[in-house]
Amino acid sequence: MSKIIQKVKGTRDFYPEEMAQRQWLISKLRVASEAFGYRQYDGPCLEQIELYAAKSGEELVKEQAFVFDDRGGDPITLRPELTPTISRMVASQQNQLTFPLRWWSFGPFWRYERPQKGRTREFFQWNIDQIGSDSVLADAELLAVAARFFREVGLSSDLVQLRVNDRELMDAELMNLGLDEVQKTAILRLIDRLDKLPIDVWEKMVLEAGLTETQLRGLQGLLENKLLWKNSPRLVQLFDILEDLGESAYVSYDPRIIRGLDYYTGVVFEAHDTKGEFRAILGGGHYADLVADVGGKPTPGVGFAMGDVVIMLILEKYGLLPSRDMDPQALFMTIFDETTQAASLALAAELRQAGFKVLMSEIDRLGKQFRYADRIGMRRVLVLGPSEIEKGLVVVKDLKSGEQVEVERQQLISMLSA
RNA sequence: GUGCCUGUAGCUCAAUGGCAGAGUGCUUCACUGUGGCUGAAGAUGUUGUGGGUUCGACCCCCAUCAGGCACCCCA
Repeated sequence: MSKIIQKVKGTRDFYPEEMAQRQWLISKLRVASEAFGYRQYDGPCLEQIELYAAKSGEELVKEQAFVFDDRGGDPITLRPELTPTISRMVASQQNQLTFPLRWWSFGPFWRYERPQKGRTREFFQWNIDQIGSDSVLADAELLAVAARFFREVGLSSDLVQLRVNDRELMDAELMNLGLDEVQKTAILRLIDRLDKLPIDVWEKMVLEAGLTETQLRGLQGLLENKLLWKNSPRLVQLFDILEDLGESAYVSYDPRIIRGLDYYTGVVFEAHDTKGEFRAILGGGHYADLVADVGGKPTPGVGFAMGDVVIMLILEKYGLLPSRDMDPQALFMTIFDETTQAASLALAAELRQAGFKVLMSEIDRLGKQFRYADRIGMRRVLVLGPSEIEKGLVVVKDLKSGEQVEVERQQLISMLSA
């Protein structure tokens, strides 16, 4: 055999077992999204680089996007995120759409990064947004969607938490400390990096940003103040609403959530595993204007994105992924020998007609056929040999329990359906 | 893009410059109408790839590819 060509760095193969898990994940986030009335949409995976022009100074596009020329020489980008796409979609039909929009999406994205655990170059992402609403109800709703998703996959609030903050609150608090605009920007960035740096290094960098010792102490006080949210009317309302929605267990306040320096303006949030073992599961927040970069009427909204990689690692760690076995309802139809093949084929066809999934075997020793059925994770095996045909019976064996019963051919379908 | 660690059978890993191994999985048989358990036998490698040092390299050196960790950034 010739050498197997490697897959592209940072990509993954999805064998049937993994594909089944991906479909399962999609089914769960679909349930969470649709429970709140969100509708699925998608855009192209290929976009013109101009779509990202407004952000072209940012690292995401400049350093991390896959860009190549098409045959006509025009630069094409593999989408690294969905926001510019949805912005275009909203802006170009702004007068026909009824706001607020509740939209969700799941699809592939590409970023040219160094792969490591929880981060690949090709990944899938759940995006969900409520667009055209500036209400704190909308912010709370998105958090409730995320909480519903976690409950749906079996992650309790002991294992994952949605950590929330308010950019306006932080802005005001930093202003109170006497920071100017430049300092505020630098400090917001440093708050984001607090966990990554040794404390003495971090303090040094804060002072280098121009803060006094007093301001540093004040800043540290802010970051340890778990009750700081009480200074934000919006957060007070938010937590009230989440209480009413029955989701407050999943949500907590964290003054250290900043979410970089992107377009978020109000409430921001991230979900993490409570042990802090993994990267952020999802991140999002409130933005003042989705379509600012592409023209159109200012459109606020709130949304979040969740990658498939980290959530699957966490679900795997806690044993919450579904069984990789075949569908337990599927049937394995053995063929005893040449003389009974026709009867087995006919029975299989009849069962498929009745809605069952039926796999057929090759003619071989029954032991081999059972062994194969067992290896591929089949639960139920049917035997239709000469003696069964003679008596009008079918043998049904449950491979998990080892129990085996003889069933009247006429009763087979009702017995299997039970 | 920066720094560091790792790469040996399908999988998990041994072998510290001197004959490439184990467990598990796989194939066959015991078992010609029944998988799992047990027992026996068997197959499997350009030691990621390409160079170099050496009488001799899985082992040391260089490059390269891939994975992982910390940055950067972020899902």
